[in-house]
Amino acid sequence: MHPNPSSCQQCAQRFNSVFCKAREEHVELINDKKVCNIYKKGQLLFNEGAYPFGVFCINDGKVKLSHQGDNGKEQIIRLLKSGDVLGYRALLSGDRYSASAIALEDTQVCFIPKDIFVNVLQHDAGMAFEMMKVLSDELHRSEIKLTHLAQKPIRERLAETLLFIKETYGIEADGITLAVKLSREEIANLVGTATESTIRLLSEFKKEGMIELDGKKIQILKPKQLLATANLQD
Amino acid sequence: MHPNPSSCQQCAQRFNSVFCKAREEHVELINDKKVCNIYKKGQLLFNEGAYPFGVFCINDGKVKLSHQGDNGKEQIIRLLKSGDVLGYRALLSGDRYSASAIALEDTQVCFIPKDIFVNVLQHDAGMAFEMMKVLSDELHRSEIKLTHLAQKPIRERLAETLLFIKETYGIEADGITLAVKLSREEIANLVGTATESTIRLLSEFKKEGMIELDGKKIQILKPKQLLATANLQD
DNA sequence: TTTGAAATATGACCTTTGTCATTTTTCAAT
DNA sequence: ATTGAAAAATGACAAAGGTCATATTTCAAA
Repeated sequence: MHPNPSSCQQCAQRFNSVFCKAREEHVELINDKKVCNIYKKGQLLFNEGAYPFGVFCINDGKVKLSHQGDNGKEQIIRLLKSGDVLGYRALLSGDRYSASAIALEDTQVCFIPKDIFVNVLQHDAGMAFEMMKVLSDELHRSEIKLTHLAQKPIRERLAETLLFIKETYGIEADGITLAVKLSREEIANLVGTATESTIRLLSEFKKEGMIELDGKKIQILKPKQLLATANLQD
Repeated sequence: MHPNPSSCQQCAQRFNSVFCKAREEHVELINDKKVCNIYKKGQLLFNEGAYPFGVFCINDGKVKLSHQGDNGKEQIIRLLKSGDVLGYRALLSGDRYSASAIALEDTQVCFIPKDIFVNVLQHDAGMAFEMMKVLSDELHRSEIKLTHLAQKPIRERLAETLLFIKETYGIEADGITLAVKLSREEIANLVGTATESTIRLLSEFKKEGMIELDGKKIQILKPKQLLATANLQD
């Protein structure tokens, strides 16, 4: 992986990102000012409490965004993938970061300085609309998750989370293995439960034949049954 | 309360709303096309699953926004007050409403048709930015609430909710009574717990001298102690 | 290959919270 | 004022899920 990937104009993620509707001249402007970097697995992109100086655009890799709960317990609030932008929430609110971003694997990231990003947003209605759509979609996801957290048992939420991981990061070539390695603790912090409960339920799912476990590898054997277990209405 | 209040240009909420940065000509445009209405307490502004045809701007009153959980249990996800706009999430995502809006008291609401609202957003960068700020702030609030729901006991969440209600709707002339009437069930659906648990804990809070209860009237006697009970870090 | 720390797994137990049943209160309609 | 239904309050109990202790396994560094 090279720290300086292709230009934004040629970027494979361009039409898969919030910049999909941005005008050519603005993409060029961003390309001129962007700074690319590789973050190793476990490395911090930014830390809760810091001031945002721009946004991060994931070119290739995976990142988790998490809050530090009061007792120090991590709550993972988003999973980011190639084409996703992060850091915009704090920037647009005029806040400090309320969450930390950590690479889940070696990840290539481009940094776009605040003034450039804001400037383009101000002069490109298409991109501004796309930004609003991203924000609205995130808000939607967050509110649904909030409701499920308040109302659904852990078993259902874990099943839902496994399907969410599958939807977000996809499946490996074998057609069944989740294309990301997460610890049991991370899965628990995504579900919003204790690590032991997650381990226990994963074992149950395995006993019931819905999944297969092999270290951090998780295989989805019966997606239909998992979906039924998640008990989703919408 | 008259169904047709002052013009948008003269509206008391104008600089207290997402339109605060909108240009004069755009406010005029909105004023020309808006349709105002009074919703009685308990009346539906819009229903989960319906298509949005515009946004609602609260001129005077209080509205709750809630999801219907799978088991039919309500989860209140936002409380709206004068100057707040609602219905934008679905509209900007291009979705149907994912939540229902219900008046908590007799409420004066102006409806702004979709094409006007979108048109102004497209031609008014100031307002578009303000819209992004509103979305970002909501996203922030939602993600914090999500973390607390996953990690904090009900006692702390109830204390936090009472303070949130106070912050949102304020206090009556006596300086201590919450300026909104919510049923125990509604408070429970805001906290994300069973009605009985909420009733029990409110009684505890009363016994401990933090609040006073008189029907639906709730008085905050010791805000400091309530804040300590909420155990907030941020 | 060994080895030791970290991650995973499992059991026992206890706390929190939800559910159900019942009583009491409130409040609006008559 | 009366009354009846809805809301609030309270108790008893059950279930879900968290915590703690203790194996067992994994996996990377030596």
